[in-house]
Amino acid sequence: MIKLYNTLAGKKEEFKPLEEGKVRMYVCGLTVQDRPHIGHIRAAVTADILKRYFEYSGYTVTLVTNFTDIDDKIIAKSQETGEDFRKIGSRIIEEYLENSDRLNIKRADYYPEATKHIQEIQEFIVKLIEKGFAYVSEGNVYYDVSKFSGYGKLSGKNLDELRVGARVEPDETKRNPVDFALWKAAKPGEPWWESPWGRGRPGWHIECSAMSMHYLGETFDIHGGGADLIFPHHENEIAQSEGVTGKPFAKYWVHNGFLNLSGEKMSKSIGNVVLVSDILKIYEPDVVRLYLLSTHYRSPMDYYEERLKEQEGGYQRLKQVLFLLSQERGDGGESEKEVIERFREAMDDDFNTPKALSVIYSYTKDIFEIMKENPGRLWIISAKRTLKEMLGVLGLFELEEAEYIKQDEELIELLLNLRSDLREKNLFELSDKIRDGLKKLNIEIEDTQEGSRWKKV
RNA sequence: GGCGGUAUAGCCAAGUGGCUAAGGCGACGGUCUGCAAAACCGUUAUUCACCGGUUCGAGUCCGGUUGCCGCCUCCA
Repeated sequence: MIKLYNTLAGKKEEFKPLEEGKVRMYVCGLTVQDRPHIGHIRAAVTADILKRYFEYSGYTVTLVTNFTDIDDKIIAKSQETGEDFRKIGSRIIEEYLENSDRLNIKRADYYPEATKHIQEIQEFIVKLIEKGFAYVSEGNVYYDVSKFSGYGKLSGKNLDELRVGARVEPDETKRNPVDFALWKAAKPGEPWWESPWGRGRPGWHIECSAMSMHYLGETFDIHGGGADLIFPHHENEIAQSEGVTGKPFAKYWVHNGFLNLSGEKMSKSIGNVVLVSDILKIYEPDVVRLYLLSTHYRSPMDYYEERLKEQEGGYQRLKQVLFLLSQERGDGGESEKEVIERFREAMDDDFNTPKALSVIYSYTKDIFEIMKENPGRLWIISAKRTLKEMLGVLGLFELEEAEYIKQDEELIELLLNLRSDLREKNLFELSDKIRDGLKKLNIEIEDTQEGSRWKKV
């Protein structure tokens, strides 16, 4: 039984899918105005862990992660640099997906972009106007927040307080300062699309409502994203979607905590960002994953490079134990139920990855100990399977087996070179020892005029 | 000001009322070793921000205080 914290309920709840055996989830990706930083990837890894663990638990998961590729900031950036706004978007999307692949984040099933769903967005707005939730004002369309009685239920805010909040930008064309734009009229020089209300572009929140409904239906299981999206973004999405359908939008709302830098939220506007691309130049992807998973996804995290570096110790340890176990080739066997059980308990409890990692680490300790006593082949294969099963759910060390094979090959080359040197010095007793030793490992050496070759037999 | 979160060892971090407070990193001591690395063993929180309360029993529940963070404006 998986429990997850639902922001809407303010507590952990048992996960019950809307449709047996299936999980439909939508996670807000990024607004593609700037290169992805480590905070963005924390959200992506969080979504990835949910997807992987649900799949491991037998669910079929449909994951949608959007890219908002048109908004004020992107336009501003485009006007500033002269680069076409579409180009900015596609460049950043490319970098994001490349980072994401390197970190072994499973691809979402869909990565919809706002500008490719203008049709759906407009249809959505039309419905909101028809139902009286939205009004047109000088080429803009606004959502009339006062018409939606549930407004504030996600973020725990109430309208009166929001109205008092002076920080909401007053706009003469709005009826009420808290109303938000569904469609924005284009100013001269801005990108636009034709619409029933004149040339313009979608507002910020509408694309997520339109696209999530398009790909996942009117009601789906999980909606997620960073904690800063709770208000106003997700609150507004609820108002839009439930306004149109009259049905609950998402059943569970999952928000990941922030990654702060020097005690402050990592943010483009403050300028204190650490790019994923820069981190990956220095650290192994698995080290970065271990780092992100070492804190529960809802807890805030402070970024310090030393803490990332710290993870290298654990990384080496895990690598070492896998290497030790890889002496027995082959997979299969049974995994150790009791260990897996503890792992699942941790993950069932709102995806508690730090706890899950502690199960892995203490199991690693057991393996080292038992390996000293020459356990049988079956035990080793079972241990390997158990360990890889758990690591796989966390998306760790999935590429290692192939690497070890490569490492073995390099090792054999090293021995052959050593043997050649010995033969040149006529130290045949030692060189034969190498040949006999390798033969026992089913590796045969053939000496040819061009040098030594080897093959597995 | 309102809302939400958080406070556990040198650092990171579990702990969702009950045996001696997980796990990792680091540090120190030891075993092993030609040297080194790895591995292994041991040590490293009488105490969980503070003050009260509930309870046979609280890090865990309740009330209060303080610190830190986030949201309330674009933001993963």
